[in-house]
Order: sequence, then structure tokens, then C-alpha cells
Amino acid sequence: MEYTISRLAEIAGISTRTLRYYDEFGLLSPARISSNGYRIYSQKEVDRLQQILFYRELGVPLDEIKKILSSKDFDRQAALESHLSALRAKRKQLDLLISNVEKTIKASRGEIIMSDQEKFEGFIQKLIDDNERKYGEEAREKYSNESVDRSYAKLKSMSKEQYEELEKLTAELNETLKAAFEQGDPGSELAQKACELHKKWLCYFWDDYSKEAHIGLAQMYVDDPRFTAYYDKIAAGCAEFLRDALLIYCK
Amino acid sequence: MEYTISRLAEIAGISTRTLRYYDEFGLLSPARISSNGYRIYSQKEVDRLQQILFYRELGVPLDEIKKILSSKDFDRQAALESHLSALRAKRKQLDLLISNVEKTIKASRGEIIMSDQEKFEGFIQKLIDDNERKYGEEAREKYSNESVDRSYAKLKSMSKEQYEELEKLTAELNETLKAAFEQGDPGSELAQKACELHKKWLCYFWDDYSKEAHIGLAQMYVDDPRFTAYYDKIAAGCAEFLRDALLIYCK
DNA sequence: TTAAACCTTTACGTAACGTTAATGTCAAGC
DNA sequence: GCTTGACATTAACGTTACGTAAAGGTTTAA
Repeated sequence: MEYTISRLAEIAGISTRTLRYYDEFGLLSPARISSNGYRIYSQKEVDRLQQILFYRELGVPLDEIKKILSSKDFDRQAALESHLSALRAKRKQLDLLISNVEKTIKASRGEIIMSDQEKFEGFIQKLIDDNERKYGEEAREKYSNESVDRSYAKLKSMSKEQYEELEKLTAELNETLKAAFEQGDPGSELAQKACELHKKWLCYFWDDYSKEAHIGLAQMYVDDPRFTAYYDKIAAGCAEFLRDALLIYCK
Repeated sequence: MEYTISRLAEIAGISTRTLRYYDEFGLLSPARISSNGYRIYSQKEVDRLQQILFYRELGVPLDEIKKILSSKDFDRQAALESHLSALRAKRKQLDLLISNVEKTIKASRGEIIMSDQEKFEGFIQKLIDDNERKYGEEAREKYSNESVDRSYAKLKSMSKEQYEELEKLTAELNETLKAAFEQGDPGSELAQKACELHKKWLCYFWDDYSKEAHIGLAQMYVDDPRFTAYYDKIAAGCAEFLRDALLIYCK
């Protein structure tokens, strides 16, 4: 079955402008261009557009969607499973919001007391997104999309409390790393503790921890200036120190 | 309790940039500016920000949020009730999406057959938004925000099938109106049928129909060039004809 | 005193389209 | 064949809601 641009736009519930933009962007090309210059879409494009819209619904930026779908490792089945997981997480967040409104209604009637923090329960999307973008994006580029999509779903389902725990863990990791760095020995007890904390930190993002992935990431910290910059904010040379410590830890 | 900008941003899960933007935009001003020039927010601002974030979560553009919250008719309790209603509607849409993924997974395994239309079930947000914007926005300006917010929630909860029914009804209304207009008599049976259809059409948007609201809207069709343009696409003079017919219908 | 964290304003840039204009193509009706 | 409306194209400007960076002032703790 073939579609012109408006037919496809109509069934998908989007504008023709969007489809043209996606073509221009290289995200979704038509199957062919007919003799009159019109875009013609087929079954394959329908399925690809569906995937795009799922990712879009989950807030994934278009350039990332493009990367994911273009990867030779892309697995449709796995992607669908991860959409399911992410959508369920999103529903949980929505339930938090619904619960928040219900509580706010009660508070406004004087039936309960609500803290200012509670009033924003469920509105942590941006913080989560930002955090994922800071840490997850780089990982996504290095590892299979399937794994990263599952990680994304996992992060999305974090409660605010878990998120705060992650923040604490991050702070503790950075402190420990700094102290170990000042000692100067990647094999020291303190350095190995930092590595343990780093592993724990990673398990907030990764479903399946593996030593080789950990080492690979550590090497990336040194190779990629953005990561180097992040750790070298703690102290200059800290990214390399962490890599050296992790080489020992993961042996 | 008072907050500096970063404290408020933190508990709300948004950026300080967002708060500054909202200040500049006139959406959320601080309670006061301290002697050192810093923005200081209080309880009232906390509650207002919560409202803003609920509307934002529901996809309401900032300028509309501003209008709603600035209206002297704004009723916090009613707004919270409408957020609840809208969030529940949004949850329903999310359920549709989840169901869609589940079905797509089965289809990809060859367990079921799925039409191309079904593959986009739940992705009708944009169409609904556009439709609401086209028809609902004008009504919002004229009638109480409470009523419109409920209408918004009602439209949001429409299934795709209901939406298609609405499209059919719109087409039928336009045809009938055209035929009646060609007859030239606002009191004719056909013209009164068009009015009946128009009422039916409105009840997709309005919880509470009233004759005076209907007449008011009809007058607006003539007064506002955007509405006049819409109906005069059917035939020049059609907006006035519809008003005249409705004046008779609503008597 | 110093440094880090926090605050301000200003200003440029961005993502993902929406809207408009100009023009070509197709199909149905006269 | 002609006309008209629907559908298609490309190009280009505009929009919304911030993100990011720069420059500089204020507060706090060591």
C-alpha cells in the first residue's frame, strides 16, 4: 500500500510540513519520488514513522531518533519492548501528577497539609531529562541502543526519592574520587572505593553491568573532552586517574 | 516561607532561566525584589507556579496560561478540578499508546494483523490540539475559563472514533448550511436543521449548552473576521445567514 | 582576604516545526 | 478544451520556550 504525503500525514495525525521536515532532515525519506515529483511512502515508511512517533512521544530529540534508527544494530522488536517499558514509566509519572492534583485539591479545602515540595511531585521531568542527557547521551553513542533504551526507561521510572539518592551518591563519588586523587595511588583502598561507588552510580543507568563496559566507559572519559572536562572539574587529571583506578578495579 | 530563585527552581524541578523567563513574560513575578536586587518568591508564587506547571504539562501555551491565571474570574479550585479531569484524559490517551505498542509487538510476531491506521492509535494529540485551537480558543476568550477548561478536558478525552464522528458532523453541517443559504430563508426547515446540527456540533465542546451562549457565539461569527472568514468560505454572507438562522432557532 | 556559590542582565542560538508565498499537477465538471 | 479546487512542490521567514554564555555584583564560609 502506498501513500501520498497528505494521506500518510492524516493517518499518523501529523502535518505534511512535519513529513517534509523529516525528509529534509534525513529522518524519514519517502519510498520513491513519482514522475510528477510527489513523495510516495510505503509500508516500510509507515512502520518507521510509527517508531519515530513513539520516540517523539517519549521526548527523544529528533537527531537522536535519527541516530538510533540508522544504527545497523537497530532491532525493531527490542525497540518496541523499550517503548512499552518507557510508556509504562511515563504513566507512572502521570499517576504521580494525578495524585498530586488530588492532594492539592484536598489541601486547598484544608483537609490535609501539603509541603511546597509535595506540590511539585511528578514535575521532575526536566530534571530527569537533563540528567539523562548529560550522562546517558554519551553512553548511548557507545553502546547498543537496546541497552540504552532500557536504561532510559529505568531512569524515567525513578521516583523523586531515588533521584535524590542518586544525587547523594554522585556527591559522595566525587568527594571520594577527589580524596583518592589527592593520595595519588589508583590502587589505594580509597580509589577502589571510588570505583565501587562509580559502579553503583552506573547501575542507576545500566540494567546489565559488565566489567568490559565499565572499562570502555572509563576510557571514554579520557578520550572524550566533554567527559574529561566533567571529571577534571574535580581536579585536573582526575579523569585519567579514574580510568587507571578502574583498570585495576575491573581486573 | 520565602525562596530565592534557585531554591524555588530546585523544588519545582525547573531551571532558573525558566523562572526569569516567566518573570520577564509577566507570567510569574517574584513577591518582591530584595535590597541586593534578588528575586524573592513566597507562598502565593509557589501555588501559582504549581498551576503554571499543571497547565504546561497539559500542553497549554504560556500566553494562554497567562490569560487564564490573570483573569479576574480565575478560580483555583475549579482549575484544580479541571487539571484532574485533563490529566485523567491524558492518561487515557497514554493507555491507548501502551495498547498500541502491545498490539504492534504482537503484530511483529505475526500473532495479529494490524492496519496502518491502528499503528497510529493514540498519536492524535496534534490533531486534537489543532482542532481545539481553531475552535476552542475563540470560545475561551468569550466564556469563563472554568467552562472552557472543562471543554478542553472533554475534547482531550475523545477517542479517534468520536473525532471522526465530529469530522462527519462538521461536513454535514457545512453542506446543510450551504444548501439552506442557497434557499435564502433563515427560517426555513433546512436552515433550522443546520442550527440543530450546529448545536450538536457545539456540544462536542460545551458541557453546558445554553441558548444565550449560542446566540452570543453566532454574533461573534459575524463580529470576528476570523470566524466570518471560516463560514464565508462556504459562501459569502454565510456567517450572517447562520447568525440570522440561530436568532430564530434560539427564540 | 579569597574563592566559591549565588544573583543579576543581556544577548545570541536552538529545536521543531507553523505559516505564507509562488508555482506545478491532477481530476472532475461544464 | 477550459476552469476550478484539491493536492503537490520548494523556499523562506517566524514562533515558542527556553539553553547557553558572558560580564559583573553579592553573599558566605574558610
